[in-house]
Amino acid sequence: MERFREYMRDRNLPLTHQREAVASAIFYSEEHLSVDDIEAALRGNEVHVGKATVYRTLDLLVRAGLVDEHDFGEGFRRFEPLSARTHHEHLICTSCGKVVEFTSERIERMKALIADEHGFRHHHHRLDIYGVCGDCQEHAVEPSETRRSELGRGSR
Amino acid sequence: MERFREYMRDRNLPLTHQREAVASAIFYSEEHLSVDDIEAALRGNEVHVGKATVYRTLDLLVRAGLVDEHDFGEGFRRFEPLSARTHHEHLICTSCGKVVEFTSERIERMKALIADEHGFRHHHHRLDIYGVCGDCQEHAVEPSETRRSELGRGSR
DNA sequence: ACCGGGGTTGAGAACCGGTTTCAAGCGGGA
DNA sequence: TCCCGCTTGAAACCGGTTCTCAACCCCGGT
Repeated sequence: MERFREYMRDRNLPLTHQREAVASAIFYSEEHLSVDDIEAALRGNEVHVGKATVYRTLDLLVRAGLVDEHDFGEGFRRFEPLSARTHHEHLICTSCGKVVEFTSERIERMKALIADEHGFRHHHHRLDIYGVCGDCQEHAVEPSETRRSELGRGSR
Repeated sequence: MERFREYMRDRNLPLTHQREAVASAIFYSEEHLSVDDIEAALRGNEVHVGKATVYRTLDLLVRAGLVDEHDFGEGFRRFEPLSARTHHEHLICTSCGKVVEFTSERIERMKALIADEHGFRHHHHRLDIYGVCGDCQEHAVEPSETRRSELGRGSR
């Protein structure tokens, strides 16, 4: 949050109430928030924030490198604070939608190596593993196909 | 292509001209095609194929396991034939959009291991590495920022 | 404090992949 | 060849995201 204020100050960008509201909504959450989630969290707040501004501020935060943007194939994006935490990957349950985060030093090293091999200057990457979590494997009736059409298609 | 006919025959699904046209457009391409690309490739063909049918046939092909679906964050999907080729990962140039494919046995093993560790029954995964390719690093004027907004946004 | 102007905001409209609808048209077994 | 059920196409629809533009606010200069 302080890093956000600093970023804005550095480039002489106005620090409006709306921007602070959106930024704090994200920074004080550990979840992967959708735009709907953010709007809901802001509702009832004394500062009203329009949808357009939420999107614009998210853009700003992503460009600032303070927020990370994800697409879990639900048809809309999710955002999470990048704070001081290191980069991590996602394990997504195709049955219940649960998202588990993990990190792997070996993967970090490997992706750098691979980028190098192909002459790429590495920038960022995304590794998402889809499967069925332990809970769903128990009380499940072969959900993989069913859920796939909900997740994959669905779209806009 | 023959695998497609076989698949349709096996489950008594009508093999229409439209379906053959869409399938061959994909199977005879080495690219990652967007729906626009496919429609363009089909234009001028004697068999006219509507947009809805292109989507429906793609769905069919994906479910059949003959075509793979990708989202490179451009705001729309791309498709590629899965033929007999093994699963592979993507290296995407954020400057010119070029996509390089690669495979890594180590990554395959690692993702299975990681899914196991978290009690997930592994299904599929996606690893995309974003960076700047060799060509773009030469005649480049720090394109990362510019291109990001072109690639990343677009969406819906 | 006050001013002024350039960046920001909000409501709604526009946009755009993608999906659904439904009447008309085919495929292919009998 | 007949017929039924699945498929097709055009257009309407959907929902997330972006654009528009007049009103508004942040903030440096005074």
